[in-house]
Amino acid sequence: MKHFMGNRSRKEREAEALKLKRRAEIMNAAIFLFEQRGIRNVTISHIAAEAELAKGTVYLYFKTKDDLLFHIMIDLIGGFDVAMRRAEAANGFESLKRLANIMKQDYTKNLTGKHLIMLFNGLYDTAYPEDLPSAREYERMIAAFIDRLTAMVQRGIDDGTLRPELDARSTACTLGNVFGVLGITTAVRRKQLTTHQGADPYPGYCDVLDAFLAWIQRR
Amino acid sequence: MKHFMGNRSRKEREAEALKLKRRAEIMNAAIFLFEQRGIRNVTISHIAAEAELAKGTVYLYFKTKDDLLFHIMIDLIGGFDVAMRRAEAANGFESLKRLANIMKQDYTKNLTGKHLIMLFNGLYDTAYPEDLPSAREYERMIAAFIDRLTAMVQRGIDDGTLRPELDARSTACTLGNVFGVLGITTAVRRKQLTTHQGADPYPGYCDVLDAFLAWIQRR
DNA sequence: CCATTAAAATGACCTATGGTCATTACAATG
DNA sequence: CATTGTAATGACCATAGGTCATTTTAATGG
Repeated sequence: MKHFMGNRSRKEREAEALKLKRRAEIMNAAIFLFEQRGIRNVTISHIAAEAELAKGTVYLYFKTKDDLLFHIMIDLIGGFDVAMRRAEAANGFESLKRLANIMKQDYTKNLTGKHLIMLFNGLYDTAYPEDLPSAREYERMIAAFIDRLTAMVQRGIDDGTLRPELDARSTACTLGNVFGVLGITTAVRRKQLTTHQGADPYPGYCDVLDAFLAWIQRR
Repeated sequence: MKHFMGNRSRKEREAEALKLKRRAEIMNAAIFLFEQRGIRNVTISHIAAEAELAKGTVYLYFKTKDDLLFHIMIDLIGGFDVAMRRAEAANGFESLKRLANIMKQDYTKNLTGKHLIMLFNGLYDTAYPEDLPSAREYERMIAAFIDRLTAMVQRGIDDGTLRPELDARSTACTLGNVFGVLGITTAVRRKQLTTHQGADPYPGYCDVLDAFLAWIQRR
């Protein structure tokens, strides 16, 4: 087995595993509290208490509160990549359609945690903090997501299932916005408002997706 | 003149006018700084200094920093109402189309201040603060905006310019999302990214609007 | 011109929270 | 059992939101 684990000793490996476990515990505590009370109302001390650690310990694993947030976001964005791989189909348009369906399911079922992206986004008005590696990493992942989407759209243009005059990149950006921002806000609103009202006053997310897909499909 | 001003004396009126002027000065100072440095990085002391007042004075005019934010937002949302009145046209679909055009212009030209709505939105994850009248007022205005949009859609359904099977309210909500959230994020992204890159990597907002309008139009 | 008074403005002060770091607890090893 | 390196701690600091007793200002009346 040893050779699979690189050239580190058992002790080193166990130590590393424990570290990762602590990290995960802190992140889970944070997610739990953020969803329960809202990011603004959760302090590092709360998170530490929830994870049964001292405040200082949290700072051993995350540089700052922002750093913790960004790492949570990075994990969530990772789910987008998985979705894109699952969506690959016979042609460009079909792939996009499948991706849209996966996203829909994600937003309605597995909302837990995902809507944080939106909220989080709002915390950074003009720019993400400089000198924070996790922030750079997050930006890279967003860019990579858009790149993959662009490739998917380009494929559709090339294979004739999407309108030929489309600009692949701008179309992908729009799709990304619809998936990310609009989808999440809709889901959040729905979650908020259906709790203290009978109806579902903020549906409509799916409509936009359908509309946009129909719009870019070759006629 | 006196009878136009209600039954208050000249002194009372002047005092009131001065108060409103101070309020406006504080709000303008805040908007200026928020856009320059981002909401998170601006303190009440900064705002007070910018308005050439002491910190405590700001709190004479606004309960809390949140209160100040909400009042700024209320003013901005007010612009939506004006747009809707200007948009009224021969039929439902044409009204929506005109509204869309007005919004587009607003976002590209008069972006200053407007993109704060989005950022602001993100600050409040689960719910707006309780016991803050301006927060309630803001919610009311959002609801009123959606109501007006709903009426506009309903009109289109009734006069046969929109698809009859549409649900007026959910369609209006979607439009509201596209106008508000998606439009602003797109504009912000564009503003951010075009500064340090040649191209416009985040266009596409107009596409979504066009797509959705085409989608709901009666064929 | 000064005394009075009501309102506006002030900034020292309080509290809470993000973040630091010297110290302690712990677990493995020889 | 002593040593040692690492994880964990919580007292401590700096800063920002928010309060309030005090001061400043300006209008009024004698």
